[in-house]
Amino acid sequence: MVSEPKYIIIKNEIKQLILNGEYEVSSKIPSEAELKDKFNVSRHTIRQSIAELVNEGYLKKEQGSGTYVSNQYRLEQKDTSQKTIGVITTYLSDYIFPSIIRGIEDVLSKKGYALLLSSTQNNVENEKRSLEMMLEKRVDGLIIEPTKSANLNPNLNYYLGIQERGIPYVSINASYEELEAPEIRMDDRLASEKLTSHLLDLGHTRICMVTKTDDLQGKERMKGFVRAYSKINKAFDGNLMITFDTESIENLTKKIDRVLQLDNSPTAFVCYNDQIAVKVIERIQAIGKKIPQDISIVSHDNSFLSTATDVKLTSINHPKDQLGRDAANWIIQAIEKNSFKQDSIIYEPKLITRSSTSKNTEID
Amino acid sequence: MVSEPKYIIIKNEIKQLILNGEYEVSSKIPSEAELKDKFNVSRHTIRQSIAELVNEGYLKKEQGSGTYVSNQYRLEQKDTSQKTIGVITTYLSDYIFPSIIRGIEDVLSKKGYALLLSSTQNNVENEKRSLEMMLEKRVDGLIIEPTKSANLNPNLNYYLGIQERGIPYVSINASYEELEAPEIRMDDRLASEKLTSHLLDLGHTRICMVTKTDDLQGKERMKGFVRAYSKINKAFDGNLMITFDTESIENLTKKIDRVLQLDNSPTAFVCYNDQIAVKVIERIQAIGKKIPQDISIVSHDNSFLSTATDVKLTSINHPKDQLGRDAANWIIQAIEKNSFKQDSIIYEPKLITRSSTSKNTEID
DNA sequence: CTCCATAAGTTGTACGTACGTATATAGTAC
DNA sequence: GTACTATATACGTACGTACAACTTATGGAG
Repeated sequence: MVSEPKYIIIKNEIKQLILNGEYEVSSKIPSEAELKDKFNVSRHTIRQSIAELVNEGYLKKEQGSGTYVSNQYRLEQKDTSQKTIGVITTYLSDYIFPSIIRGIEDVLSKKGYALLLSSTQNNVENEKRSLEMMLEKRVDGLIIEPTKSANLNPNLNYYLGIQERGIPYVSINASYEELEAPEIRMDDRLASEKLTSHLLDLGHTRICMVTKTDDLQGKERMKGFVRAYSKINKAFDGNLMITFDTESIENLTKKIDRVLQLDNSPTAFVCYNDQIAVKVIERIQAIGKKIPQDISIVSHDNSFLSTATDVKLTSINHPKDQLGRDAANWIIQAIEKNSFKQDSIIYEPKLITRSSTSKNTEID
Repeated sequence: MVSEPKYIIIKNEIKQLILNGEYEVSSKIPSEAELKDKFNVSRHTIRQSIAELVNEGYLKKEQGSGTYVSNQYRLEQKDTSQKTIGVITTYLSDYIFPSIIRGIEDVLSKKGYALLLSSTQNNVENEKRSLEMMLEKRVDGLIIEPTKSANLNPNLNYYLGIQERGIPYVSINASYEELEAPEIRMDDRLASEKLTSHLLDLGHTRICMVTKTDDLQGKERMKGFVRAYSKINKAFDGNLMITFDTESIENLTKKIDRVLQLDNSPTAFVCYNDQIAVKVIERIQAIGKKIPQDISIVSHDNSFLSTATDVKLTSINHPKDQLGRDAANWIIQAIEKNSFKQDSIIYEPKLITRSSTSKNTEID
């Protein structure tokens, strides 16, 4: 029998030392130079031995520091090559989401990351499935737009599992209050406050708010509305608060119509977003009233819908594409610098004035 | 940023050659000596590169014989239940793409497949990166919207490599003529013929076609235009053919203006798609002409843009969401039934008549 | 035609040298 | 005591040489 090559003999000898505890877990083993002298071989041979042990998970090397006994037996072979980022949003094709996803994809692909995509249709069951899929695919980071962010989320344990595994993640547009996750979003409360104040400044007093109640954005936007009133020490009419959620959106038209037929119907609307605004515009025009002469209307997000119809909406900006880019860069930073506790990014809202608002002409 | 070490560069270069099929599965790659000369480095460096690829499972070495491309592409992940479908499109956020992607995602997630997404911006270099990424991530199927489908594609060898590995794939919207890949798309030629015939029926004779030349859809739509004329044995004016491509789209406005200022300016336009139609509408209105009284205009795709402006466009339907669903179901079928040679799906175009067309009022 | 020794080619082992880059530490200045 | 700097030390990259071990192709003997 031919004797085994030196580097195999040395490898086995070192392995023995590790296994019988001579080289303790997490401790530094002798340097390559020392081992070279000890075994009377070239450094190259030592490196060969150590390379195999590193590959098998017994050792870990740190440039400039030394070689250490690994504390985990081949825990997992970290796929060094291409990393994957998971992205979960409520919707994909609607509204501002394509721009957000595009921003994310653009940054990720330029940095050599793959993008695993999933949507929830704002349904927590789907969110669960998405999270399971992402975990199974072993994503290296997650960008999540929360589903039903205003409600208690039944998938919280999944998020905790993600944290436990050390997978960095960031919320966009909203976040779950129960988790202290970093978030990248618009300051929705201040945004709504600005919109409402704008209308109040124009002399409107009976302002109707139309907002969503099952996501945090809707709640925040409602809070902003309330705050604008309280800042000038006035109260708003509770009858002029229209709320809806993902499931009850079909009834929204009726609710709007009812408010428009009130004796003291509103002279202005603050809408949850441009999509809702378009709906409201349609109902206003259906009863023959004119915007902005009869009724003023404002909304959030400044999407393509803001200027798509004949009514050019006064709205609040939304970073969209930039938000996606920021989220992607955030998650890449978290992965590469291993820093999970990065800051949130909250965008400052800016009012974009168009022709959907005018002074209140009614006599008080 | 410091440049990467030689052995990493060489490693990646060899990996590419494997992924794009230049080094075929199970075939022998050049010897260390040959690679050494090819890359002009020492044999040691080559051995470093190859060692990593062997470790990652791309290569196998046999002493005395050579180094071979490993064929274990999908061996280890066979057990994992969750499969991944790669989707490569030219764009993500623009136009009809969000709907297509949504359709794909909806079907895939319901069937328990994961979706790996990438876009090319209609740039073949990006397409190459995307394909490499998909192969590295070991997707189980591919849905591809070809990039620059009218031109000879430099990434054909990647596609051949995909076929070799037995990964099913399907083209959407267009296809590469060099490959005999199944495709899911609109019958663009017939669509354009219908649009043009519609205008001819209305008495228009000087019709301007505005089309794209670097994708197959554009070429097909041009052919349909030509065929409509030839069916009634008439010739069209070559001066009224406006072409553009991804890179020259900035000059399009000028080209349109020039045609509009011709002595015998057109009385109707056939547009590549709604996006282009909106541009043409803007230029027509800029010179004070009215649609459809002065000039008629038709376009493809029936997107939200068809009805977004005050001009409601006569257009050709596009399945969008359904196309995405069909593509997803197609690829799932191919995987589960292991049948790669499924039929293509070609949608029949339907004319959707709105108010952007009227009879030619000019005297012949 | 078959068998087998040989040559040629390929990867494996092992040595050496030199310099680059990252980390830890001891010493210095403040 | 703190902050910075210089130095030593560790691993990383890259060049080179030589020969061993193994496989495959070749060509001649039978």
